[in-house]
Amino acid sequence: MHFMRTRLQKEDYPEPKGIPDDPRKRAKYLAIVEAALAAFSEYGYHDCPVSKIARKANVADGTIYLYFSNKEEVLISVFQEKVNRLIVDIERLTKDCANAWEKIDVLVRYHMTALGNDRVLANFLQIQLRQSSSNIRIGIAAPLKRFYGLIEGFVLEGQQEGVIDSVINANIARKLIFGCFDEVISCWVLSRRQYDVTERIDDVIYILRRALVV
Amino acid sequence: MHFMRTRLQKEDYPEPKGIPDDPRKRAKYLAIVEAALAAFSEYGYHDCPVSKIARKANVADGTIYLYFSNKEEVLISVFQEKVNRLIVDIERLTKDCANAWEKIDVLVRYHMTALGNDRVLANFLQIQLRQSSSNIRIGIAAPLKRFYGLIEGFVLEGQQEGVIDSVINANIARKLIFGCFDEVISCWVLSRRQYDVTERIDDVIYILRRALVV
DNA sequence: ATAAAAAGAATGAGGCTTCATTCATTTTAT
DNA sequence: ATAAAATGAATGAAGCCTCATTCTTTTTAT
Repeated sequence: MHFMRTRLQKEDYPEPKGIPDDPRKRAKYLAIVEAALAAFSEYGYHDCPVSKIARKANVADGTIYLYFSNKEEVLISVFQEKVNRLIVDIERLTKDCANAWEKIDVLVRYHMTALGNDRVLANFLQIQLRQSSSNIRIGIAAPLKRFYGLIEGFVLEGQQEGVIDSVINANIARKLIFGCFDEVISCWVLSRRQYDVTERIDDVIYILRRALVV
Repeated sequence: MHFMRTRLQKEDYPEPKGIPDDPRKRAKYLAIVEAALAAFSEYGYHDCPVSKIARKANVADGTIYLYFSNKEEVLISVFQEKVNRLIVDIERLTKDCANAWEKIDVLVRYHMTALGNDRVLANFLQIQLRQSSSNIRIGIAAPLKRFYGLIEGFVLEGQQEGVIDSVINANIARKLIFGCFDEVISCWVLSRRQYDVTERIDDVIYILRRALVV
């Protein structure tokens, strides 16, 4: 066997290389991740040759393959780095909220602000990431589930506290919340008009509060 | 010069071929559209060679290019056919609703039922279509805007009637509604578990009603 | 009505290009 | 001096699209 330009078979799918321990290597790993974020965001996953990532990272094409087993793994790693960061931040920020609705409020505000102030990240997460083959979907499933779980957990908490209507299906509530800010951000990223999404945050919060809070 | 395998330049981007008038041709055009829907849905846009579409349509590869200028145009045409159909149906069904909330109710139920009973269509609209290059996004913009406009129009109507809270930003309401059922359907299509999304419709309606109705 | 001619539609092999990945060689660090 | 890391030119699989040719339908002429 030689090339695997074709869809990789499940059996011979290479092990992820993972994040290096050595801090020297870790720095280069992160440089490639950042370069890939920018390159994917600029060209789109399918129209972004690995050489463009290498160039942005000031690295040779082959070097990419010392840190990642293939292009898909680069995309997956970018997602993992960025979403894990979001989750950690949100968990920290919601630690000392008075109630679960406030946690949802903080989550929505933080998420929309983070993406609203970073078009490149927003474009990557909202648009490029979704150009995914099934391998990629499998790779991003775990962190995405954690993010979903965070939201749904807040809803359940709110229902136990009596802050959120308990007739509501918590899973549907999660999808409403996520679907709503996701749609708002996607439209913003795709829009030609240059406006500030963060100015829409209060409107989003208002409508979500109506939907959820008792 | 000979071939233009390269990305097409804006200047020489070919005119869309459009829907043929001759009913004989129209039948073949539609056959290709249906085959493409199935093929894109099965393989994913980027992993679906034109030859697979041709095979499903019982047509030679070259024949595709008598009806469409390129692969992107095939995808765009599938979207146009399907969304226009949805819009027409919804407009008809909402003609004699008592009020605007009822129209939204009908829209959500009809949309979720249509996709919930057609995994192939759902997979195409929710997943494959989003693997789009910017050319494709431009191609699908018009029908998508009409669909968005339909929803937003109902919201505005409801606010004038006093059925829907007028403090709400109608554009955000549109994004809430669309984002919510979109997320519900996407999760269903991507889920390994085989469940019936149409059973979630009442939950979606309940939460949307809370969000919108006075 | 029948045959010949013209027009039009369909075919599908293969040219040509792109780009993910490899690996022989060079550079760097210890 | 040796090993580890990095390089980037070379590879070759994949697939979009073209076009010379064949098949089908329509028109025209007798």
